[in-house]
Amino acid sequence: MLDIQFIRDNPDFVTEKSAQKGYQVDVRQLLELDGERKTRLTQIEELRRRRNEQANSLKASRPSEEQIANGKQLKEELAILEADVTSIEEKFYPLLKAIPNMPLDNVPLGKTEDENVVSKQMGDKPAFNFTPKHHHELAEPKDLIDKERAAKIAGSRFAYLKGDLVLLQFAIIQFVMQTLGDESIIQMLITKNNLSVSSKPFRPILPPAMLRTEPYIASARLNAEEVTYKLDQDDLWLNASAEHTLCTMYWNEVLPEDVFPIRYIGYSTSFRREAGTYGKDTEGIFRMHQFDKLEMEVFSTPETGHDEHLLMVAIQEYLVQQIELPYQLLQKCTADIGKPNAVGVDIETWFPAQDAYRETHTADYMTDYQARDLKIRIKRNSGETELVHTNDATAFALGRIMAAIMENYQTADGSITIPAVLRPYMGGRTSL
RNA sequence: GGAGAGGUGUCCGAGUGGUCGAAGGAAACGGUCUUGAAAACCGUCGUGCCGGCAACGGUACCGUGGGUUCGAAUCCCACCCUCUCCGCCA
Repeated sequence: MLDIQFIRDNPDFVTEKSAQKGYQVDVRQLLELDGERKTRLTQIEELRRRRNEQANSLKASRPSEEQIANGKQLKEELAILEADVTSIEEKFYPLLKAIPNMPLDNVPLGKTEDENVVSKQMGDKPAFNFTPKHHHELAEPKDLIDKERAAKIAGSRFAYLKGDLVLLQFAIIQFVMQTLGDESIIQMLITKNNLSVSSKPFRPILPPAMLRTEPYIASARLNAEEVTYKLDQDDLWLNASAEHTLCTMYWNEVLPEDVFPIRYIGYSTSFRREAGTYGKDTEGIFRMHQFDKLEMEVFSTPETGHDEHLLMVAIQEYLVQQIELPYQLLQKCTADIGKPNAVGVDIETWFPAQDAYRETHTADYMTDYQARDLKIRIKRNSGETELVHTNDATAFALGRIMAAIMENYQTADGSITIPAVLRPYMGGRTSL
């Protein structure tokens, strides 16, 4: 959530920036409730002071009848005021939490995702002297994907991935772990992009795939039950991305300054109900209820947070370039970046059969918005504590990137060339 | 699933209902000593909120939420979590 003090100091700014993101927030009412709450709390603290004063003066001696009566009186007055505060807070906190993070100044203004700005296009689209097939058409004759049997067992938007496609997935995982674990590559990207951040490599991590309601809400990443799977029996949700169990990892912790930046490359299966997407992307493995994803998560000091974001975008581009897929970089507009985001950047990869760039990557920079509710703080060497900044970014969503590889690397005979960087992880083979 | 133990500050750990924001230790930070470092010694050392330019003052926080009491880390109730043993199972 946003800092209430910041909202008090900049009510118009908060209203305006929220509106830019499509959030109509009632800052006036929030501040009114804030004022009432503060007034009551001041009164409560005064009564408590008097209560404590009497209790401390008594020490081990017996209280007099008068003191007991006085204490009871204070208790009654307190009860009334405390009930007031409770009912105020029932309205206050939902309003506060409804306020999104403020977009940074360089985020393009926009009312819908159509106003996202393409800032860069890279790579040559493959030229085919035949009509390129969709990835599911390529996978079918090779028996790489079986959705019919999966539907029988689990329903629509599930698949059995088979054979070479499985080997390809593991090759990509190996390639990413190798790349992000290589300090010289991180350093090269830092130098190339003129960033002021550590060259510390990313540490591989396998997080839990489920999490409890309380940390999930605190992460500001829990979407409604329509889109996230809930296991009622156990107060657990299935994560919709590894980032959900990674960003919550240091929940309620204070960490020494020296450990930053904390960089993870996580691998997890992700689950999404995909409500409201009926009929969209029904073919192949582009949009599934279950897919595997490699996700970067970084906790940093505030002063390096934005450069960490830029580093992650650079890494994303580097990975896609290494696989040699054409892509474009999208600066997401105010309406399209997530609620906790200060900035959001997407990579859209070229899908020749769809004749379109489609989203394969996202990079999110949350400043301290996520950390405030998660209570993840830095203990500075000077002794001060402050909130960390969080970043997350896709390394590869495996289903989608394999779909992109299949379509871009297809040949006239229906075989699929394996991208050069992945061949060492596939026994040197050159095609599927 | 059955039985038991426990959740206290950055960490470990003590805590008879009143003098407890909380002993003691470690870590960290500052200093003395030293050619330098270590050791030793001295000092500082939780977080949020409210007020204040500040010094500081007030208040809350001992898993969470209720309750008892003039007064709760300490007593009662419910819940959550962790650990150990047994059972089951990768």
